[in-house]
Amino acid sequence: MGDKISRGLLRFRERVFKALSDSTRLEIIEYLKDGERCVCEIIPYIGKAQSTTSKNLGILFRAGILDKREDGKKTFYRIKNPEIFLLLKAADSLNLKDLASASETVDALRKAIEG
Amino acid sequence: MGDKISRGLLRFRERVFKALSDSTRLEIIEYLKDGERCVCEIIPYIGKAQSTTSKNLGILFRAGILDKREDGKKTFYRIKNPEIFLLLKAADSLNLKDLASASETVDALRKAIEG
DNA sequence: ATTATATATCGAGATATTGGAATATGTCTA
DNA sequence: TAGACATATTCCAATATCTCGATATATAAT
Repeated sequence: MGDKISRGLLRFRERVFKALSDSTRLEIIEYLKDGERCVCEIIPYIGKAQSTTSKNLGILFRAGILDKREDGKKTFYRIKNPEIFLLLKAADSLNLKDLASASETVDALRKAIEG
Repeated sequence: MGDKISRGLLRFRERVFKALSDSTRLEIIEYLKDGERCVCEIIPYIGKAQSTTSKNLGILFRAGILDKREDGKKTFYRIKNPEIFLLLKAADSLNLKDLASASETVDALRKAIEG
């Protein structure tokens, strides 16, 4: 207790969260849930300019979230580490807990009023 | 398979990750690990301007990551939901080179999140 | 009431990020 | 080799973000 967290870990976390803090990139990650896809599939799915999608793929790749494989003129991206989905789930659970505690509050109020 | 993830969930994730994608804010979260602290303690710990720290606290509060309590002229902030630490752990685990200990972390996370 | 203290908010400058058009690079095919 | 295709990179404008100093607001103390 009391020791400051290392600058390095802090910066690592920052890089990961920054890579995830864009809905276009989050959508790419969701799209790759079922396996690798070539850029030519990702572009129309995402519906933004080719350069935009390519750039976002590069950001996810450099953040260590995606892996890529080149085959001829195509490039296939895939989730590098499925733990990323646990991370997303953990984020979602922050939302669920909010709702849960909100409904607990509502229940408590109801009891207080009716009971 | 194939259904697009909802825009709302995407935006929720984006907001959470955006709030976490700054090392000053990540450091604040670490500092609050052991319990609530008043702003007057957080400011010197972080070592940035008072307005900067106040603004970052506001961002974490509005993102639903921190809670606050006012007592006289002091304001105390605390972690709203300890699940945030699972989220941080999940991020860290992306970094782990040792697959064995990584999968331990994954197991622990899975239990914590799903169980 | 006046002053000191604690925190939040406003405004500005520096920097970063986003997305798209244009261009570059690399690879296949005829 | 020329041309078509797939992807990455460069350049730029718009927007967002970070930090700070100054100011505002609220509470406590004298």
